[in-house]
Amino acid sequence: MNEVVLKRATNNQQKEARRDAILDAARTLFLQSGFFDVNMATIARQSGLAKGTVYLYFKTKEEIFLALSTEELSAWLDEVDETLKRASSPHSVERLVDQLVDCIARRENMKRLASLLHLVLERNVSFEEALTFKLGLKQRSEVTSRLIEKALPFLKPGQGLDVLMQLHCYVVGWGQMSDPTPTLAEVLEHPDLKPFKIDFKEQLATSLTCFLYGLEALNRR
Amino acid sequence: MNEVVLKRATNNQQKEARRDAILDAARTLFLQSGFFDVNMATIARQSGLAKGTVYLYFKTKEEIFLALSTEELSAWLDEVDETLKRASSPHSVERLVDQLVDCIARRENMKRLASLLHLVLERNVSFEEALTFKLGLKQRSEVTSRLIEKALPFLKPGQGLDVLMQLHCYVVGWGQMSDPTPTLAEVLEHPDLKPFKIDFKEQLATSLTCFLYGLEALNRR
Amino acid sequence: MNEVVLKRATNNQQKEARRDAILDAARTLFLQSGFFDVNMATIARQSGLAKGTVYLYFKTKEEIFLALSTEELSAWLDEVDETLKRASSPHSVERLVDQLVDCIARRENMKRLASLLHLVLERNVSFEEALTFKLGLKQRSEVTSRLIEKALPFLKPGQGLDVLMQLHCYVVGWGQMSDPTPTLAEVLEHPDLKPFKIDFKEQLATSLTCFLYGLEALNRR
Amino acid sequence: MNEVVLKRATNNQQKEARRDAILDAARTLFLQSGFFDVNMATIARQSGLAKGTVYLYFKTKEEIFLALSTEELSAWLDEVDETLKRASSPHSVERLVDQLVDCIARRENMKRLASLLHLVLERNVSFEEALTFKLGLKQRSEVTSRLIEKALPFLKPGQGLDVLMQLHCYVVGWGQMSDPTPTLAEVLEHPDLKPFKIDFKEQLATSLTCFLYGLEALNRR
DNA sequence: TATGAATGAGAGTTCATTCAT
DNA sequence: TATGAATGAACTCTCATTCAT
Repeated sequence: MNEVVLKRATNNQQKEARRDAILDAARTLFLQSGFFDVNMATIARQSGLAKGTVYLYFKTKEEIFLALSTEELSAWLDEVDETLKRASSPHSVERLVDQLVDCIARRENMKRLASLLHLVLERNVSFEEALTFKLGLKQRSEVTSRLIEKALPFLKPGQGLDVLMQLHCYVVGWGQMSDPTPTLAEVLEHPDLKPFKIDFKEQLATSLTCFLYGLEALNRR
Repeated sequence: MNEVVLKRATNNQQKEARRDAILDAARTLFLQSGFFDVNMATIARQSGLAKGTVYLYFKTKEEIFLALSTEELSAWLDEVDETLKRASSPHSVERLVDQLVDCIARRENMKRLASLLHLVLERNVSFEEALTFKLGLKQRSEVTSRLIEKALPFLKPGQGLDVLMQLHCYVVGWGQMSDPTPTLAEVLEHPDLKPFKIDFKEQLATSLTCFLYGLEALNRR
Repeated sequence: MNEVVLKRATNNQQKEARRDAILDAARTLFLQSGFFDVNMATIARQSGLAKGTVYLYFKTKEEIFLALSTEELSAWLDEVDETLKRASSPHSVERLVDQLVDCIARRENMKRLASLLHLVLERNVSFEEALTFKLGLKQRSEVTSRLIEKALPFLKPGQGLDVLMQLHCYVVGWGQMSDPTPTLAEVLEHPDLKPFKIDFKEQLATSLTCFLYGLEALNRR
Repeated sequence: MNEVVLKRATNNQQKEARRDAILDAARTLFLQSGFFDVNMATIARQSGLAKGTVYLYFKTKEEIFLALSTEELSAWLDEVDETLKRASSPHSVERLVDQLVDCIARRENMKRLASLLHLVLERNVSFEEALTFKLGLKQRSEVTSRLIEKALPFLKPGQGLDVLMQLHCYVVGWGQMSDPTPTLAEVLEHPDLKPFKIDFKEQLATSLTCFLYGLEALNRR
């Protein structure tokens, strides 16, 4: 348990610490058991707070996981930006793919959180919350989109965001297929089911490479 | 309510009809409200049966949705096979993409069912059920895989299944992104969020085309 | 499964066979799992009949177990009568106790059925059924009562039935205490709980012996 | 309904009061309708609480009835201890029997709760719960056992507990036979069934007296 | 007489959320 | 601000019994 030492959060810094404790608890528990088997009581216990206190920081369970997704996406985009800036442009397709895939693969949670997003957003989330989330996401991805466009000169204006969304699509799709529960993992041990045992990183790399090559070809016409 | 006319299902054909009535009810309700807001009581009412009767045909709620997915996937693959056989090989990439995308887009449920699959399989499904499902799916996709390989001569042996799985990845990924709840749809009306309004068919076509072009290029090396 | 070969019970003999098949199934299943975990579907399957057919022979689940108890009690009393008649009267207390205890201990079901009786009779049994059962039991025990009175000359008229009822009391009481479920049996392995591990036969013998000695003493006053 | 006045139990004393309210409700309802016809919803209503609240105090229905049994047994043993201590030792058999029987007969619930115990312990009770219960019972009975041994000097060491268990056997056995449901009571009005109409107190006294006289005789040998 | 499909009330339990303290 | 006791609707699943065939 990440027991929070503070007795009362009187200033913003302490409040932020409480908020983070809750999100950390949620992240840990989500990775262990998934969205539906995590309940508010456990999140509260794990974060060292009382159940009621959690509701002072987040209005609903969904709001917690929306915040978690925001945080995770943001941290990931930060790392992508960092990486793209560090390298000299233009990149080869291979190198860009390597870098993007690396950034994601290092974040084990991304694939599960990415799938969660859709689930959460259609449950118990208000118009305002959803709007804020989407607008934030939009704004946050603009920088990265432009960096991608700079990295791959064959991209037309606006296609940086397309690549990013394509990436998201892959993370969700391959993420689900490559992330079986223990029971399912056992099922996939069956010799006939070998082709269904998917290596996330490898698939992601292949898909993205093919897509970018294809896009390049299309753009050239 | 789809009240079933039969008073009592005495032979296998009538039992099949009952089973279908349940699946139809589940499909309808799922499209209206999603997996978690559909419950057994409603499925029973919708199919004109008593709650207990539903349990005579399916042991759990998850079994219903697994059967639904099997049915949907199978019908879809049937149609793909049909289409591919009708056309003369080899296809151009564009024509194959058109055909595949058409087959899917005509099936509104596919994209939601495809996402559901992962969710269902990790909940309350026994090893045996999961194994049966996966083995059936594997076997069912082999014919189609081979037809795809025949349609696109640049594919290496085994890559037909890769294309199918890539397709599944797209259906899940773009499906989730293009399928907002009413609230979310309203959010996406915001002018800044235009790029997040995704047209499933279009994205699917683009992604698949790029991927296949890229794969062709890679195979040629 | 004791599948009954007959296709249709047209005469009384065949009907009796069906009835016995049901009771046999109920007995077996009851010993395996107790009254509440045995259900009509299983009884039907085990007796090789359809569920509806079982209801042609017994109106309720409780009626089955009432009939089972009657049968068991009757068979037990038969054996007691037999034994008492075979031996030359009068008996010593020790010898009578030995014989009575032996007759019961040989019938593993008796102790569980004896406890069941009370449970069954207060659930879903009609006035008529209960009356018939009790009258039958009364009549059936009269012979045995008299044989006991003959065996122990110190008994006053009517005390034969008292002894029989005392015996029933012991069978129920010690039966429950000496018949733990697997979990409870494990609990009783704890060294401090040794005195709670009860040997049915031994306790029955001790209790009955003491009781009869006491009764003899009281009668002598 | 025993509506509890407290709005919210904030300290341990108030929580104890809630717990007691639940146990009181369970006791009342159990005496009215027996274990199987009492359900959690009714217990909740009767104790003036919501269904969920009951589960804050007891994890399962069985836990409630186990606690009830513990409480009842404990109160009974308290009273026995009290009585035995008040009287000057040694007792005559008659006086001891009188006292023991009085203590029980004053507690109408004992006989039904005693029978219930076996039923509850074999259903939905964990190893730990069962162990705790049995160990507590063991410890609790030691004092009383010793007091009984002091009261009847002819008892050998350890036989105090034997007497207590014999008593339990009688309470269960005669309890079941003397405690008919309304229907059964009506059945027993039949003139031929007079011997089956059992007076609990009388039978208990007779049985215990005989047993103790017999035990005394055996010990003297 | 025999069947087994159909019934539906009812069970115990969970958990996001509220609100008195 | 923080607590955690209280809520109660909602859930899946069972099973004795009925009755159309």
